Amino acid sequence: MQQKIIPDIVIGRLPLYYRALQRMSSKGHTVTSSQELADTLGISAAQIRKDLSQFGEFGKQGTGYNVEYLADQLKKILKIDHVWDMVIVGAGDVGSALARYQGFQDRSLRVKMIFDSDPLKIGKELGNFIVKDISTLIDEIKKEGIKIAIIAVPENEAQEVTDTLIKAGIKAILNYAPIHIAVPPEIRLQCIDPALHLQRMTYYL
Amino acid sequence: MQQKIIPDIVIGRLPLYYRALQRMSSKGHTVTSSQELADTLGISAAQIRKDLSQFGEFGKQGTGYNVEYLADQLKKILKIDHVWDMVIVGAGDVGSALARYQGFQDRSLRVKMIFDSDPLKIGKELGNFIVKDISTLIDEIKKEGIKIAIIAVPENEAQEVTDTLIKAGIKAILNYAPIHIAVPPEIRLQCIDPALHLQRMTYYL
DNA sequence: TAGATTGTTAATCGATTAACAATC
DNA sequence: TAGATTGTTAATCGATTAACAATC
Repeated sequence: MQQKIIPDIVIGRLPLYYRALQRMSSKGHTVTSSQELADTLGISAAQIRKDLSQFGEFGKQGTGYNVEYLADQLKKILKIDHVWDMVIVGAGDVGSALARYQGFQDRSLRVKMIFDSDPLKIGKELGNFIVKDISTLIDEIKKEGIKIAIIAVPENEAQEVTDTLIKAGIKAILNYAPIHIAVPPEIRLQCIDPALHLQRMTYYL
Repeated sequence: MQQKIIPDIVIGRLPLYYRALQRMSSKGHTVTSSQELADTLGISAAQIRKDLSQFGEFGKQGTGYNVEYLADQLKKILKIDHVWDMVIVGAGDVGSALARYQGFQDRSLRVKMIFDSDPLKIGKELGNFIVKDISTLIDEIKKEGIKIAIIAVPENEAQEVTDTLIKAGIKAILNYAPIHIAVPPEIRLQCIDPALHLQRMTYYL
């Protein structure tokens, strides 16, 4: 049985929908519509309905969507109906901010360990963690079976760290180093580089 | 004279090209080709040539592109041939990490001031800055004529801060609060939400 | 010159939107 | 029932790719 391939651009919008639904839920809203979601997200209602319809029928004509139900379905689709443990590599400013970040709670994500190569940082307390020696990275990740990593090391170390993470069994990487890193096709990769976002806007100023 | 409208998706790739060229330049490479750029960026060579051709002819047949020259042209196109001052709003972990971030140097971006509303934070040192009172935000931004802001406040304050920034004359916003904020169409907006990127990858795990 | 690579066109591919029957 | 809103189809729109003449 051939599974339908969903465009990645659709997958990329689902977390956006989920975030909006979580917010509606926390405000006590019980039902919504593609139009209301469209208004709060700046996406067209038709697109939202089309995206959702790739996965099933979650709404009722005339009524719209039940917020809790749709959020629950999206959780299952995105596989965030359970918590994912993550490791952070790099305990500099960015890694430290991420280790203490409150925004992963309630979103099925949890930092489990943080690593650095700097002897001055190893063993130090950081948020609820003790910074671990990067030389133990492969063993620790394998032991816990962790699949997601966040890279927050200087750009000249990013590729080497990436290769090590993949050896350890990491399947998804969020890269904060401002450099393009190469990964095999089966590894998921997302990048965050604030300067890139900012330079995209200066064009219009 | 009607100026050609360049698709935003093309503008979004230019900083990527610029980043790669800066890196080549720092490694001492003097010439490159659309194919080499394609290989280092994971974008097709045809697309890179097409994107660049929207703005002029920067290469030579048979030879490729002069790294310095192309980087220079991109700087002008993106308007990053001069440094842009920015303000950060929110001196929590994220704002602090951004205030100390070294990655803005050499990329024509500079943090100029950081604001918070918490009396415990106002007046404190943070990197090279003294955290300013958010109530002075409009005056300070207007005085300096700053156009770019980074929002790093809790999600329940993000929209209010946004509205204030726009009143102060801010034209481009990078939002770290995990919420969709509304802005008028003439204001540029980019958002960074690590959980969104991570939830986009769990689908595939 | 021969080989390489650009800039550009036309073809392809994919994503978005508009519209509406179905139905709650 | 009447009004509202879904799920889906077909049409439109836009982006990517392949290919090649031009030319360094």
